[in-house]
Amino acid sequence: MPELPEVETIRKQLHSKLIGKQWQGRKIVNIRRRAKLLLIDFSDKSSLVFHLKLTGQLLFNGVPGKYTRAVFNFDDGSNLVFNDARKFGWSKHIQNSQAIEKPFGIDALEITLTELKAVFVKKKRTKIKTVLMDQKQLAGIGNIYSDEILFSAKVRPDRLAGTINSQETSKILASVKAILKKAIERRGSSIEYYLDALGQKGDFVSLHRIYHKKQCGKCGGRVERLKINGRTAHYCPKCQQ
DNA sequence: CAGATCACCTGCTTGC
DNA sequence: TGCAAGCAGGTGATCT
Repeated sequence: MPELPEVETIRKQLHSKLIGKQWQGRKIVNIRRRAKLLLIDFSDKSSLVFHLKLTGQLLFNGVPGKYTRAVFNFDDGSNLVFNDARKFGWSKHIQNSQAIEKPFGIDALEITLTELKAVFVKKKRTKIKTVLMDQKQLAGIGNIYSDEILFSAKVRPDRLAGTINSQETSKILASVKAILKKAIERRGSSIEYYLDALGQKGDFVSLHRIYHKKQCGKCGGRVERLKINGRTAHYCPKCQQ
């Protein structure tokens, strides 16, 4: 599930709830996101790190259930429940988060036009959807948002990055920022499992225009599917070139 | 080396 | 209805 907007939503909510609480004698001083990782930083410089993969949930004051993998209890009686139906997600407590944060590229919300152009040059022989989802190049975008971004920018997902011209690169960059920001405002996309840290579904699915759609959100034409890098890409052959 | 494919695990949907 | 196959928000290992 969670891509950048979902993890960012959880980060913001946990930031407002957890700062100052104690866990195993350590005080929580910050809640951060790096790519799709969520990091809880403690006063002793250690960090509790989560990756929610496809079906992970992090619930503040949640009630443990069938899919609960871990419960973190705080000094004041509150908790954080980690659920994950498919068990792909993980959490670990580490002494220094530097190494775990290192492999990722520039955050998709922060990347500049110059930096995005450089990524497309470096990965010119790779399909554009794969490049957008490559966490080492730019961090945070997954299958849902890459489809929505490329639809908004009117670019077919199977184009090679090297064929994307300057004007299209600018449109892709604008779409990255606009769609991710809008999705954060709507607290992410709840397809099946995703819930925010307060147990609420995200609203952004109602604004999806191509992902998991049968009809194009612009022209009403039939949405086509392709397998790209093992993932299902959705696109409109009329609106995307 | 880079890009494509498989494997991880479980549950829901689809089609015979 | 029953059951097998297909599909799912991610990513690291293994192939070609």
